[in-house]
Amino acid sequence: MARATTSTRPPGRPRSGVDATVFAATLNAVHELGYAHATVDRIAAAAGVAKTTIYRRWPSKGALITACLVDAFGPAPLTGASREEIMSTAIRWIAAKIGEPGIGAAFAGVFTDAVNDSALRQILSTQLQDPYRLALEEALDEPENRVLFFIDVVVGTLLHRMGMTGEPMVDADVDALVEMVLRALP
Amino acid sequence: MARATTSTRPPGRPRSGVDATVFAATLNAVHELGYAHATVDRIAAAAGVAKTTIYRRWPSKGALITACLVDAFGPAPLTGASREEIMSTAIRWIAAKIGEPGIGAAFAGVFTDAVNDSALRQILSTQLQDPYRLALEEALDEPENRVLFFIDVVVGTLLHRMGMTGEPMVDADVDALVEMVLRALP
DNA sequence: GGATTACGCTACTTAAGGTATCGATACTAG
DNA sequence: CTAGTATCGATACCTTAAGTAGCGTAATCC
Repeated sequence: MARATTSTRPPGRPRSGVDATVFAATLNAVHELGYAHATVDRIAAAAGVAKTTIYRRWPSKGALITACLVDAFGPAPLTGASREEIMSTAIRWIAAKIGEPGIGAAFAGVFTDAVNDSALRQILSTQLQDPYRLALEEALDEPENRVLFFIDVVVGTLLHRMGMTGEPMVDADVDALVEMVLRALP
Repeated sequence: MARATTSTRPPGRPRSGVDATVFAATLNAVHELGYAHATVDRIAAAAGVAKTTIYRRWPSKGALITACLVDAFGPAPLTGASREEIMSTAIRWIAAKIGEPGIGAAFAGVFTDAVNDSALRQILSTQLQDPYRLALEEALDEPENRVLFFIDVVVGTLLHRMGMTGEPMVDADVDALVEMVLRALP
């Protein structure tokens, strides 16, 4: 998510493309070292910025990773002629995203970090989960608890395979996941 | 899993019921404080033992939590007249287990810890995952990749709901999960 | 009673998240 | 071109927590 470029920019030193550089370094570090070993010191060094610069922009490591994910995911493609097609497209889209280097591990790590960090849970909800959940509720015309169930099944399965076990999710498994969920969609 | 009580016990100070006490204190701490804040110092204090005693018995915090889970889960009830009944019983059993206080958070936490800790991943595989996977392959007469898919779906969904989001899994959701998986079982 | 083994205690090392301070730098406004 | 402003880099520091070392002590078997 690019920082808003206000036409009337306040004075002071520039922030130019630092966000993008830090995001790239973050995903790279998480991919190579895992969530725990991807320390803020390493990320800062890899991005060529000072650690203090990172903590000036994001309040915690978890918030940095979350912003990184929001930037990487972008808007969901909830398109399709039927509910089945919308669901199928959405599942394949998120499967591809979680399969990208670092995304799965970052996702799983930030979730675990958030379990007992209410501030981080707040950021995760408002910036990552709620937008997709609400968009899905509208696109599928399903109640909240049904959409939450489907999200838990899809995201949980993908994260357990790719973010935790570390194993890849082959195409056949994605196909099986899509078919299983579609059959549960009345 | 209780320590084997060999008839010919070596001399030295007793180990009596320390394992069980530590396990209870561990699950309690994880339940109340979460995986990260459930420090070994707190667990040791709650169990009434010294921290060094814990590290004499388990090589790391992750290994302690894993042993704790192995002890808590025990053998899986893979009984039933049909493959559907076996699968249904197994899903409801693991859903109930992961819903117990501390189990879900411990499970999710140790998985995330294991992502870049090969020693811990080894312990997890041999002591927790492989036994259940192999038993399921035999009970259901399904190939390894199919069983792995079902495990990822069921455990992933439950962990994402209860171990990460922290939300409870109501009976209706468990029913939906069972029905969905059974329909995918040929 | 003696050997053995685990225990409790204290102190320590190391890694990592996060903070404080301050001089330097790069931008905008006039 | 100067002045004001806000960020940056660097260094030093604090705190928590995992894990280790050493040593005296207590409980068990023979």
